[in-house]
Amino acid sequence: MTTATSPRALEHPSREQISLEGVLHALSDAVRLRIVRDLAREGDALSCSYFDLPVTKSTTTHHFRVLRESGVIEQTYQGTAKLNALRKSDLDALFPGLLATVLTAAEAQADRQGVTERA
Amino acid sequence: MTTATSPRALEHPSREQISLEGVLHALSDAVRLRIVRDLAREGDALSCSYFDLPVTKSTTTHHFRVLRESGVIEQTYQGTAKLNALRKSDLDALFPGLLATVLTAAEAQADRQGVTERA
DNA sequence: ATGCTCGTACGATACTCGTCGTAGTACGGC
DNA sequence: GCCGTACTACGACGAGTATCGTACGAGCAT
Repeated sequence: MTTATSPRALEHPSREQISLEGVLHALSDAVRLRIVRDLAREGDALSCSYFDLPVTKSTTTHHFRVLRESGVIEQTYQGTAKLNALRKSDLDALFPGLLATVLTAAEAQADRQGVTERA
Repeated sequence: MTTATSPRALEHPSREQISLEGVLHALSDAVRLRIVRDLAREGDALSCSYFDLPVTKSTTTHHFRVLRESGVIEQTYQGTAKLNALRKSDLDALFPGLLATVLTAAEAQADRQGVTERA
């Protein structure tokens, strides 16, 4: 509260620091995969409160942090809210087609399971 | 143990039981990703002892089991050895292009990092 | 200012995972 | 039969993770 007040800096890995293992691990959780799917569907930055996740706020923060630290999303402050955006260009540059393929696979799996129970 | 070809039955998930999260998690470990890469490069079933991994036998067994239980590989006994093969057709049917994309990404990352240290 | 909402930090807990060593089982060769 | 090779099972241990509750801070509205 002395000097660095306004921009609460969020740590993001640079493009070179993003590892495939880290990205895959970040995507290997159902909650996080759902976040990424929503992000991709909207195609725009979304606030954390946009998501209606089956976990508490603390856990939500944790998952967003995992996604950010693995390089999957970018977080920026927007007043009291925090906007989350996919790092699509970085991911596509590093691992061409990976994001799209995973997203397609996630949709396909959701369709397979969603036939019986629709939410 | 006369009629049955394989007395020691290995548990494999059926195609429907394979989950995207499970596959991504299986691939999010460096050792396992390397195994899958080797398997894909050879394009054929390989015995566990083919791989020269930087871990002990126990750990190797563990990783192969994770890969098998997630549905990424299929293991069959061949005498005293155990053959490991990618479940390429199952994975392609469930998540089209996923395996190829991840493999390509892994190669790309290996190239980026392998420029300095070549083994 | 006061309060409200959004999100964070911290601590706690229980569970999973990666790793190992040792002991054991199955198969094939001598 | 006996031994070596290939792999497994089991137990252990440290590290990481997913979860929560509670307390706190930052910004917006009144």
